[in-house]
Amino acid sequence: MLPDVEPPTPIAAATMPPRDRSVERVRVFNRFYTRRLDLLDRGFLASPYTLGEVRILWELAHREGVSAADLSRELGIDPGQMSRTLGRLVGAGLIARVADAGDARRSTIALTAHGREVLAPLEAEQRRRVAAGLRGLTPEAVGRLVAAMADVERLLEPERAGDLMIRPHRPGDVAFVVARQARLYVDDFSFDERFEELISRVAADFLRDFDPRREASFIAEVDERIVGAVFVTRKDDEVAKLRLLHVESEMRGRGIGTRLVDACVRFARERGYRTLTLWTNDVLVEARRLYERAGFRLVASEPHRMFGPPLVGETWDLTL
Amino acid sequence: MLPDVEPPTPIAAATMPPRDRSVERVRVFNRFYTRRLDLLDRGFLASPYTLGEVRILWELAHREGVSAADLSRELGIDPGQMSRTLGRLVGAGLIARVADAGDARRSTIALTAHGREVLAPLEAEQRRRVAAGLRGLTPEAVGRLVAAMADVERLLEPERAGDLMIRPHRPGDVAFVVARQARLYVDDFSFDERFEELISRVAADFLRDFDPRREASFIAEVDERIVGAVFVTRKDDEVAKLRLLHVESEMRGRGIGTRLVDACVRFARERGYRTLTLWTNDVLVEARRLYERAGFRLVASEPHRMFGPPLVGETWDLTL
DNA sequence: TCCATTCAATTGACTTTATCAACTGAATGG
DNA sequence: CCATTCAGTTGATAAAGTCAATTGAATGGA
Repeated sequence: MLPDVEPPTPIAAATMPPRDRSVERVRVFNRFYTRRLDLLDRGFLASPYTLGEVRILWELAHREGVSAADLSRELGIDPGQMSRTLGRLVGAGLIARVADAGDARRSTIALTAHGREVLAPLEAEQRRRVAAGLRGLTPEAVGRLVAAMADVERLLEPERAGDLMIRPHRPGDVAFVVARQARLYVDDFSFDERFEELISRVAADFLRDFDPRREASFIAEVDERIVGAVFVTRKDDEVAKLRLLHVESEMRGRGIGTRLVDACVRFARERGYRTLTLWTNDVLVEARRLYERAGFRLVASEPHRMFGPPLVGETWDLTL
Repeated sequence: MLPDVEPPTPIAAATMPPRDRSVERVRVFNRFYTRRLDLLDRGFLASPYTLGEVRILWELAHREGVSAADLSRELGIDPGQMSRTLGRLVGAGLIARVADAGDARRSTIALTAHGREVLAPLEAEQRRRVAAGLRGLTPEAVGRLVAAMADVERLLEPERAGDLMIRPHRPGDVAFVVARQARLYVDDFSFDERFEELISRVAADFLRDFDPRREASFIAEVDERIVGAVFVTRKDDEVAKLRLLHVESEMRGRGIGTRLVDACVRFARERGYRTLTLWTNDVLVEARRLYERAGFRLVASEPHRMFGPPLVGETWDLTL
């Protein structure tokens, strides 16, 4: 009998609309990462505990006051399954159930000292395996990997983002911020290369003339990833200029812009400036709202086509 | 009985050495992505086929000449397990075994037409789920997500990278390249902000003065991610200058640099220049090798400290 | 040419996981 | 106060995971 078989279909990425192509790329990544995770998880094979058990132990090691229902919800495990697995773990003396004070149905699960002892070497082995996977990479590449992973996390679940840090710029940061701004305004507002040129030059001048006593940079960082920035430059003894404010789109609406603008205002006031001024464009509505709320007043506006599409340039001032 | 329980340990990221901190960040990402993949895989719940079966079907749909052993190796499934699962799938008429011509032990597995029919709606459902996950993102954010995923893949497994494309720059690309160069030279060679300033200004001037008849940009792209670049600018009618060559570290040693330099040489020759010149520094040994192999000759060198650490600036010329 | 070795594929035995449904006893909210 | 919801358990059954053993076919030197 000659079996009735079919030839495989290649993924014809090039001919798809961009959205579909992205979906396909994400699926490729998912399969790729499924296998990597699979390899890592096999690290637990050496131990007498199963992956499911270890996942529960890990969860308990890093959280407090967890119930069986919490675990099954969060690890995506069937409650019945969970009940049996927990039973086994209790039997082995790795975990203990504590009756909930307020709710007689619930009981809180926690690791015992023995459970912690069992988990420690498993975690160490996991860490060794992850570290081995990073072995071939330069520190720079490891940094990029971590940054790329942080991007994936933040883009898929903005609420997972860690705490915001605001710090001065370090070498390389200014160029990074310029690149992000260029990308943002090109993609969202179709600004052309004249905008890219302008901010590249602003950056070069800032780097050349930077005077830390009279000027400042504020880089907003989340999980070691730059998510926004702003600069204050000296125009003259009386007037400081706020420049290059931006916040990554997925991090907007969490007060980062406000904190950056506030930092500028505080700095300008502290250093004895009388006015803080800035130039922006009407299409940047979110930024305008920030300025307005910080007390800036629109003092001039003129239509222009400096960057391709018709815009209205606006000067905003804040008297300090 | 008062159970002997232990309080959880927070991940004290801040106090760790950077390498360990990176390992910890990777582990956090792994757990995060494990859950996401888990959610996606539940998409197959509606069908009468199990995840293992679908994974096999998917693999068969996109590859040719696969044996049972190949599948169990690549999907990380026990050969015994695989044998039984394949048996079930053959029984259901989704796949067929074809005896291998050369090796009587082996048999090649392939999808039947029916198998393809069964898989199609499952794949469509998967795509719908992935697309739903991207729904909340702007196109710009989707682009960043895909780019970040491509970074993760390329950094972890450079050999997975797709085909190289070389194209002219588009708005935003020059600023991006400047940012990558600044980061690279700051991290690897401790260049200071004067380097960042210099290349920002070079970029601004390039964008302002760009003359497509006499000048060119070559952006190397893999999987829609910029992995290298180089520019050719006009110095005078006789002399063209090669500028800002760089290749991302994880993509080196695959001929990308050579192809970029070749593109420059070809362009300069085509446009009637007599000489192609460039300025670089002794520490950039990989780049120097590229220039040498392309026929450039070192014509001048002078020590300097323009960017912080002591360097030897070098001028290389190629007579066209 | 032969034979120990390796390899593809299967089978057996057994444990654990996955999934669905049913059930108990305890909160909860009109 | 009572229908409803919820935490947790138990039962049944199919599938997955794991380890060991087996068959028959290649393979690579001695």
